[in-house]
Amino acid sequence: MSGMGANRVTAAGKVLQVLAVFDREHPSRTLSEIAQCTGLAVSTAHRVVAELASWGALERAEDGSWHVGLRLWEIASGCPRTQILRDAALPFMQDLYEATHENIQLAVREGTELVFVERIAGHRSVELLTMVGTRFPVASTGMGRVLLAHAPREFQEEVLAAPLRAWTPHTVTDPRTLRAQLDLIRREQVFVSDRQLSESTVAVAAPVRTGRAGPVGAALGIVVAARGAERARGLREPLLRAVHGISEELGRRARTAL
Amino acid sequence: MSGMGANRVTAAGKVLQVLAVFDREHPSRTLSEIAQCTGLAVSTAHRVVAELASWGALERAEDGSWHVGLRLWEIASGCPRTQILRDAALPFMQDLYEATHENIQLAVREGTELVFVERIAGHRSVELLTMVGTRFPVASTGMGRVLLAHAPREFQEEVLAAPLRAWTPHTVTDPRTLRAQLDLIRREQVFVSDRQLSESTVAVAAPVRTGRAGPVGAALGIVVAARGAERARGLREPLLRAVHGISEELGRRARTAL
DNA sequence: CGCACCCTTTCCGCCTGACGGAAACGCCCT
DNA sequence: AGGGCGTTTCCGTCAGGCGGAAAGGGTGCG
Repeated sequence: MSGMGANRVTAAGKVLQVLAVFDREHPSRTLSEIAQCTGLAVSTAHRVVAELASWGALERAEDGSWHVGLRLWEIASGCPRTQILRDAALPFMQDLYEATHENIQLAVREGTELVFVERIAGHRSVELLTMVGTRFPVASTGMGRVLLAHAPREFQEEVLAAPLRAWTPHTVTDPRTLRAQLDLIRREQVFVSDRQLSESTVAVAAPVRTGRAGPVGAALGIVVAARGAERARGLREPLLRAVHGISEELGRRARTAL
Repeated sequence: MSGMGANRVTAAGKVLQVLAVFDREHPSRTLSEIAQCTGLAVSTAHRVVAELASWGALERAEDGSWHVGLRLWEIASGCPRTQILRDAALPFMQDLYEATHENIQLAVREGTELVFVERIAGHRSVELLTMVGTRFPVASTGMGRVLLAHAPREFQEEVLAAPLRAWTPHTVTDPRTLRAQLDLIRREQVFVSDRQLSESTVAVAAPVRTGRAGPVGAALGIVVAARGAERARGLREPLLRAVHGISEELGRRARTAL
């Protein structure tokens, strides 16, 4: 029986299937887990894993389990989508952090999801469940809604049409309310999102324009403890200055790169 | 003739060959470049690239060239070697940055090379040629020498045996001098490296102990402008406090993870 | 305007090297 | 010792990858 016919998994596909089993919940896996998750035969999984390891794309822990290797991290860390953005944004994020000592987050949109690209946090910042490299539905977070508000219509409709998940009792799940929020975001630029993802946090978010054409390709956000929510108001101005700075910097780089 | 026989490139190998052509000097490549660099036939390269792209591991720019995709970045960003370290170190790096406003760098050793894992830099910090995700010979940088000093003998001998590259007129290339430096590092912990990689920078570096056994698995460094070199002295204490904090944090996490 | 060059994409027949079942190995726990 | 589980090795079969070649597309030059 083997692949059951219509599986359509090519050799390259197998490699990626194997790599894809490593995520934030499972940074480390055993061979049989990998075989199980991918549906590959153990012997096949074994060979693929061994090959990847010989390349440094996977590494083996003392206990025999596997995890993503430094070599793959190196290659992927050059990903322009994140690298260019990070580079331009970091100094501004630093300034913001220094002024606020809160979590400063940078994210991009990928389809109808949000991917966190960079985060600055210090000892005094609140603990967050969002980690760099993780995805969330755009509609679920303040930063995501900012991205959504500036995304092509088609995406907005797609997201508004789908049922929205309620993470907390305060999460906006009504499409009409959300649509109104998107309008508000387009008018005011900065958006304050109150306990949408977690009961204990409030986020302030603003759009970053990437490239000279000026499309909104990223969002910058500050996350504060919900009990200090009044802080959020005062963060609008500095946040706005930061996103302008980043957008300008990105524009300058794009121009000189031509 | 095709692969010339002794090529020994398996399917998984081809995928990695293709991915490996993307580095910091070439974040973006055309199909024919990829074929050229890997030695694959264009048609083969085309198929592999297309498959990778269908998975989101590669993405295509408007001009038709290819680059590493967000999906691959996501997977690789979970790499434990960097992720765990980053997580524990960032708050301390933030504090250091705030106290100094200089470049704060975090690196690990991979064989006889140094890989930069994280960096904090603000508007006021000096420009550096070292980027996150890039490699340097361990002997070339202050952070690298700290890692080398605490590495197994075999690596030290291997590095000392090889000819050392001089990046600036001040770069130490004499094995005897270097050996003396390694001794000094083991005694003093903090090491000041004077214009070894670039004429215009001085670095202060210290070892980070990863895991409970206490092996030195990373190094933390501060890079300042060479003209402000006297600053370096004053940075030893705060740097030392930071690496102690990070080491302790890593130890705590390793313990609770068991 | 058309030709020439280069890069990309598609097609296809040959044959290699990937596939997975099975058996051997090693480890831990009982 | 024995059983159970996860890993590693082996090997015969055959699907799917391979690359040469030709078509397609875009750009710049004569």
